[in-house]
Amino acid sequence: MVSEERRVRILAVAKRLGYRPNLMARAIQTGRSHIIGVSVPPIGDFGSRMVCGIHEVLVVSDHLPLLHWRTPDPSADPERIRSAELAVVNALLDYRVDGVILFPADDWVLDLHFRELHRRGVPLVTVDRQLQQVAADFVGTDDRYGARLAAEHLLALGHRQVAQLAGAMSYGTYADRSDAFEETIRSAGGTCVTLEKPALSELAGTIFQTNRLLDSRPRPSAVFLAHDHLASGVFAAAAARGLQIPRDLSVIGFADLAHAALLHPPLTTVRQDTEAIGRRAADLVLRRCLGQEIGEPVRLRLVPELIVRASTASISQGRE
Amino acid sequence: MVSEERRVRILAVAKRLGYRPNLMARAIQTGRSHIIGVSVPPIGDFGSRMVCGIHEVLVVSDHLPLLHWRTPDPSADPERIRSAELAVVNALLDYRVDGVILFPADDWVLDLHFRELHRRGVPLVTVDRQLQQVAADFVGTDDRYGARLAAEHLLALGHRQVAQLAGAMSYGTYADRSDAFEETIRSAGGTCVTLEKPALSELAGTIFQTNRLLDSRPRPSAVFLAHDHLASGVFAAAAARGLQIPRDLSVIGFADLAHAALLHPPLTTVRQDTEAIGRRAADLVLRRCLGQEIGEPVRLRLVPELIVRASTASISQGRE
DNA sequence: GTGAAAGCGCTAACAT
DNA sequence: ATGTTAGCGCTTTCAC
Repeated sequence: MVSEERRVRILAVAKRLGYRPNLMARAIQTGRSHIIGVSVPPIGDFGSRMVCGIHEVLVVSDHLPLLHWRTPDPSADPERIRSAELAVVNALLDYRVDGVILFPADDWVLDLHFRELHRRGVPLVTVDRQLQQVAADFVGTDDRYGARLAAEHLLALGHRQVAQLAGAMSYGTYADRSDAFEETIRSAGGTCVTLEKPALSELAGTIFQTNRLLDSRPRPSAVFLAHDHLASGVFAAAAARGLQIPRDLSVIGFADLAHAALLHPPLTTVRQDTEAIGRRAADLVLRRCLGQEIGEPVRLRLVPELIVRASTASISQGRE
Repeated sequence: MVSEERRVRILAVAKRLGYRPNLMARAIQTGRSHIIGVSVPPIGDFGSRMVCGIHEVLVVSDHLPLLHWRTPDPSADPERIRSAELAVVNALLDYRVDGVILFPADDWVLDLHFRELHRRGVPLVTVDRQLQQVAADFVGTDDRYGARLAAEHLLALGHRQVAQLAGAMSYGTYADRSDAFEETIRSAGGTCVTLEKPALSELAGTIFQTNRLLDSRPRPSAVFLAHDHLASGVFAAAAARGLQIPRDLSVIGFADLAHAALLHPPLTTVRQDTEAIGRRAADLVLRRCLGQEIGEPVRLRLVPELIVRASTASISQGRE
């Protein structure tokens, strides 16, 4: 140990000279950059809050997020998208990040895709999408539980003939929601017609599918949406044929985006705590960096919460 | 020059071995980390889009944003907040970022606050808030022009007795909006009563001030909001006294947040292109890094755009 | 054109 | 307890 007096004096001089350690130089030596690569586009409610959660945890642990995400590629060729994603991860690696938090483009990348990460011993945590074939940690939402919440809410209101507008089944997230919802409805003796929404967030597509849903006989008294985003389209389609929400049709979403509460009527939905997902992901990646949390990939699914608003109502009111 | 054949062979071997240059090591040598420190919280519509714009430009120029913002401090002591901000900038500096993009906490920091940046020759670009006493580049919105746009819109609709709910005048942004709005109204022969909103985004405070505005005689037929955020409160206050928008009161905002279009009625507002602000800021900081763009601090104010929706209407309809 | 050597700012492993 | 040295992975300079 150095003597206390010396220590103080040195520190004083250092400050007077305006000395600041060069973390790059330190990183090169210690092999720890204290930088975490974050490939989560801070777009919309979802990504923003995730990034905030990540930042919050990293900062208190003396780390910083280096942001880099795939620039959206209209050519929906999955192979191109994947290789773009790989390029992003590798770029992050070039900066010698200690770990990577990734919101993957899809669920079906192969493990060897991330060979470079493994070779370097850099931990990978994916958020929201769980990679099937990759040995990586994962933090997301308990989609099955959330869908069950939605189904039970509808059942409790007396709905038996229901429908759902599902997301692309190629994403585990949407498959889980759809599956668990249908199962819950069925096992309570209800019927559920499921339609898949081709590409998310296309208003026209949503309206088209909603119309098909509303044409099925008997007409469903409630509809579960794979994502809040779809609500505007569903509301529009319902309004177009003079159906009132929730009197003629109950609608329940998933996510609880900021705009859900602003819709007319405000949307009942299943709330994901996105910020918490970010926090847990950061936590995990940090723990892996410290060499704790060894062994099998961790799969964390945070419990969502039912937020009842005005877009769902008891079936007894009026019709049927 | 190396011979072409050798070059190709070397590169091939490098790839086979999975060689990736260590950018940290390179940075330490060249003095360029190719990292830009970004202190813009990606929160809400505003920060998110700004960060996206920044990212977009940085990436194509082979740079990456290192994110680090001040964690919001409820103790509104300006001195504490400033020193927290300084700490953030210094932390960024420790990573040897090539430049800094900052969304400042307030407009009144002194130049010596950023001494460390100057000493190191690290360029600073502030967004949205222009630091009065600091020799830094700035990219923001032409607030005066935007406010004039709003005023002229109202005037064109026939409004002469108008009001505004202004933001805290300690921010240049809000002072400019308020001032230019009032001036435009006045010089057209109208009258304008101005009330300052104590702390932004407090619903109760907004409602209270709106009530005061609506109590003034003659009652204003239109109100200009320093920020879209205030709209919910104003709408609520108007509804509470049975006033219909826009029939009894026209409302115009500033920003064009995503929720503006979702309000009932949809909010007429002045749109800032936040993403473009981010892009220009990144552009500027990059140029400074290259040593171009020498000399006086650049002050860029992007031209906003009037978005007419349903919350404003001609005064001729009905009253007065 | 190519190889060797110095050095960037630091840490870690040694001596003293 | 303190001082010295080697070396992290790169770029730059200067011989060859």
